[in-house]
Amino acid sequence: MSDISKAEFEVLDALWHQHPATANELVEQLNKTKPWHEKTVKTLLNRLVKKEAVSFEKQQRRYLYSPLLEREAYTQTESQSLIERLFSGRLSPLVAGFAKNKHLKKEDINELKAIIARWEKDND
Amino acid sequence: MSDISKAEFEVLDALWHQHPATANELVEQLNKTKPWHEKTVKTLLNRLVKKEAVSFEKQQRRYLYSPLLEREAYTQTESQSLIERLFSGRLSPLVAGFAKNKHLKKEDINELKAIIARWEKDND
DNA sequence: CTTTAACGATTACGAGTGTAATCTATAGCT
DNA sequence: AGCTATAGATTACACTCGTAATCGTTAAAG
Repeated sequence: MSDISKAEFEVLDALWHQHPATANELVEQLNKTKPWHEKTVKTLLNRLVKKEAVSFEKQQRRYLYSPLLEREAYTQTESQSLIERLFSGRLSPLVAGFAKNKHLKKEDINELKAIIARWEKDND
Repeated sequence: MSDISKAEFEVLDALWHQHPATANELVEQLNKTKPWHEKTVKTLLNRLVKKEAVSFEKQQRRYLYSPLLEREAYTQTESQSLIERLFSGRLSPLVAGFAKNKHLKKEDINELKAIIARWEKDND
């Protein structure tokens, strides 16, 4: 259950890209795109630890942080719950919305076809 | 910009299903699935009005509420922003996640095929 | 060894949220 | 006309979140 806030997610995302990592490495990484104060990032890390989404290991005085929650598990639950709330659990209305608003490119279509092909090979 | 909270969304959703509606009609509707106190629903309605997601019209002493925000616009922005955050804006990883976790049924596949077919007729 | 700089821990604080209770005005009953 | 039930408005209150500043401790520097 994702009680991971938006800001916390960004930190977690940085960790998914690079781990284990020290707080400062993460700050540096995050500061490439977000103007977050070091203290802010550390607060978020702490909250993630309390929420058991991140673990740490003492390295002398520094901590080395690692994600406990897997990215794929997280994205899966999040997408699932959005689709549940907005489309009663059906995937196609979401895709249809994208198609309608011109957010689908040929590349996306090809990828969807590939997913379908694979699904048909595996199942059925 | 969806500063519509989760609870507020439920009320809005009830309004999308039935509008215009009085507060009490909405309470009754919502109470079929959620144990929300009348006062709670009214608070949420008020907040939605302040956020300009819902309008109302005085009918003697009662108000008749209506959605200002369209469901499709809302779902579109929400899905878009989730896909932005989680998958850098690409749709297919989300679909792939569903396929992987067995959340895709033959029906979904057929609907996706239909969407693709339509897209190909329209574009390209 | 003592001072300092840099960790993580603790505390801060206003805005938003979930969940209502109380206040105020009035439509309707008597 | 006066009282009461009820609608919306206002207020409440604890918790989360974004965004840090301060505190206490210890490794490093002098």
